[in-house]
Amino acid sequence: MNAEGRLGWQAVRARIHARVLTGEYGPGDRLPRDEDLAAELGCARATVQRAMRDLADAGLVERRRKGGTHVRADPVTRAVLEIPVIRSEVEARGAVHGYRLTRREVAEAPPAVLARMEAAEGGRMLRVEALHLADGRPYICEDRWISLDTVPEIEAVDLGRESANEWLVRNRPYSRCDLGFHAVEAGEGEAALLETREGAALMAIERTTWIGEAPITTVRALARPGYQLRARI
Amino acid sequence: MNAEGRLGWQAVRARIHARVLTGEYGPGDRLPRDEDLAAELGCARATVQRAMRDLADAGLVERRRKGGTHVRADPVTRAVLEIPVIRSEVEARGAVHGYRLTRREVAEAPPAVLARMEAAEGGRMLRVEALHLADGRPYICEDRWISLDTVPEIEAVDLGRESANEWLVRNRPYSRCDLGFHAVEAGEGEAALLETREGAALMAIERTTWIGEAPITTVRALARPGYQLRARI
DNA sequence: AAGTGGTCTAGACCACTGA
DNA sequence: CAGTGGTCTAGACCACTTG
Repeated sequence: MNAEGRLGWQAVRARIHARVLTGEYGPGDRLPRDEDLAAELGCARATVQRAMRDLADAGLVERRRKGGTHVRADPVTRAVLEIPVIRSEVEARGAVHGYRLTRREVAEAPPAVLARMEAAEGGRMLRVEALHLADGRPYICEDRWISLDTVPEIEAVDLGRESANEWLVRNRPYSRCDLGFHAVEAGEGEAALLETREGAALMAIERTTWIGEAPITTVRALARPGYQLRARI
Repeated sequence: MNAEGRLGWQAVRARIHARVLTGEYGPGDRLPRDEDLAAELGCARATVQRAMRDLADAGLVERRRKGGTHVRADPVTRAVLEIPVIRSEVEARGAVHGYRLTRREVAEAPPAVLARMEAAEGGRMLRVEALHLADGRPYICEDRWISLDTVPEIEAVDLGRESANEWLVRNRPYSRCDLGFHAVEAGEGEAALLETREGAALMAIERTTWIGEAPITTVRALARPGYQLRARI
């Protein structure tokens, strides 16, 4: 609350949350209407609304018009994952970021890449492989395909100086992004690039972006052993 | 917008977003005050505020009192990961969920576990190992430590019937949760449990929860090969 | 058809923080 | 200390969805 006894939306959220925690409302139970809660707690309905939206975002309750607000029977953990540009990630660790372009060619995309882009037919694509370094040691290597139909300008960019990652983020915002994370074993080439041994377990991060329906880029990044994604709630 | 030309907050968000995309406001630039935007767009300030909060949540802009709203110089991708209870995850794939308790003992927590819990000294802990199955095949195995100081009741629960995962979610809500994801190679025991070969790359998910300052549980789950985490924006 | 959440408004005051 | 975002209110209307 603020000054005296007036409840802010966070306080309201805490009250409602507490009622769920103590079992006053159990999984599946219906909570009172916003208006009733507002009257009971002595605040405006909009304040209850704000609190409820937060709880719904967090996955604790479900809200439906006319249906009312119910405690989720099946709780989920919702975590916000922040995926920065690699340069920032490296620098945030206090390391010096390095970057090496290891391949650049205009090529035909294989079916797997087209599938990731949800594209039926592949136009011209730019394929880029690059290695990111932290304090001179391999950090992440990426294998990227960029649609030259969607982003023709990139053919003229010097990707040896600025990574495709950063150029795209700065110049080609996306409207949709698909992310996938899984574990893979390092192949021969990847092991060499990352200076690890073949068969080492690596975190693979796949990201595909679109602007409208048009695919921009799809990238498969492999992080050095020991790499962790973290989130906190 | 709704009926005629009145803008809802999503429309306002789209307008502002578009201005950033077209470069009208570049990285680091300051946007007009909410009030000015409201006047310009013909809506209430609260509507602009709603739109702006969304853009800030998405990582596109940064807002500070008195400082104003600025386009983030260093864009991040923010993805919401949903981590359901394993049973739900399996059932959502249309498979039958199975569960086997493979170990249960009261033990002393090793330093690594205490560190994850941010606990200086370890009280009594319950250690539980379990295997989750999807259609009878190994899906995820977990190695869990539960603080009996924080959750004494669990010593009386039959964890052969209900997984600790579910019991805790249902009975012991947390106030804080740390998540970590990384890739590891399967050890001998893990390979046997998951019916894969030693050295296979597995996704490891670590989760630790607290209620207030008191640690509840920490778990390290290993998913079978091929497991993917997905998110979409 | 009616109930409930979602959104909008106009105005007010508060809280933070940069100049 | 003044400017800007954050929140609260009271009331209105809308949109969805369930009985």
